[in-house]
Amino acid sequence: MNTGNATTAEAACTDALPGAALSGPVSHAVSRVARLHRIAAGKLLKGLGLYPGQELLMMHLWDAGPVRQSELIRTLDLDPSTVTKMLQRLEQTGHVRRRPDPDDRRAVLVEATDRSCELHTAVRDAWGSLEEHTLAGLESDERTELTRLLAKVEANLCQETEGCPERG
Amino acid sequence: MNTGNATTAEAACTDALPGAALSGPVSHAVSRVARLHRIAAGKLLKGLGLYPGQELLMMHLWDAGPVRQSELIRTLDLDPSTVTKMLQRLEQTGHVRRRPDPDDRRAVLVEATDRSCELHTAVRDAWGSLEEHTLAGLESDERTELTRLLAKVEANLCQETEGCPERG
DNA sequence: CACTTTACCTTGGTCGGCCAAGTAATGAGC
DNA sequence: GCTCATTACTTGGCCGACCAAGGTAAAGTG
Repeated sequence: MNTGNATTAEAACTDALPGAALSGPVSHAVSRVARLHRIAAGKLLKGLGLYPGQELLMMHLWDAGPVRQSELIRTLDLDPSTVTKMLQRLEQTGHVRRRPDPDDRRAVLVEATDRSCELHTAVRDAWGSLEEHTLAGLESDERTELTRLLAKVEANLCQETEGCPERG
Repeated sequence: MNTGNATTAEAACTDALPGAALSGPVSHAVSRVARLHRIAAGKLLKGLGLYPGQELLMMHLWDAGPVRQSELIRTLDLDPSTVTKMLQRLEQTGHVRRRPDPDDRRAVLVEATDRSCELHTAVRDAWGSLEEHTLAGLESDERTELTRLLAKVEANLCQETEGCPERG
């Protein structure tokens, strides 16, 4: 549509703003912010030898110690196959060790390697710096409000999506 | 959890909340919300034969008519290779047509096929419904505030990331 | 006009992420 | 004990998204 001719008033209007931003401004913003945020995380993690997404897994491992893969899946709320593949890569890069659970021969126990633990504080710092970068210029009450609103949105999207952890 | 020993006070603390949520609550929320949002979009788009991400490209095509691939790249603010591959798939599924730009033999002109235009309103509706689902239970002023805060965050992340379109 | 730089796009590889389908072990009901 | 459903994880396939590197054509420069 609008195949070149700008006879309609709409044309001039939709010129500046993509149509998606009109149908769903927040949806549009969410995807853009998420992408930029991921890129920013990637840059910070690059020097640490991690890819965005992996740091969340590792952080849980550092905090919780050896856990079953199923718990990782529940906590990170990811598809089982996603976690499997992430762990295969993390194992190959030496960040993670896996061994069979003696109590349940189906299950796999996962733990962070000693070597990876050296990254612990660096990753935490990276996330802190990312958070600061993300929220730069926002007042304290704005940050609180944003957190609150995002939580509400998350709850909305959890609805019916089913499969997200119920948290008190 | 906590490898058995719960000698530190922290241990009890980090039990309920993942460490990532503590180092960066908003960062954590952003990635979670984005993922859930994408899944929700995927479900709505599935019946339309589109994958999440493709709808943004198509919406721009429907609004703007035939455009150069480079303009799509700029507008969507994606990596060129990403757009190339998306277009190859969209072409194969018959949503898009590509032809060389007569004015510039390097460039490629992209346009939505007639068949795809039938999806136009359906996609728009899907996005509207997604937006409503996302923002359910939020008052009008809360929505405004969320939009404003997300825009601020986006601007922050654009900073230094460089490569995002400068919009007035 | 030749030469260099820049712009446009493609290819190949890697990751996170999903779904669908499959294997294997546990647990519940009979 | 035997069947059957559930749980735990893996494999393969696909998509969005990135980067790095390459090829071709246009524009800038001498």
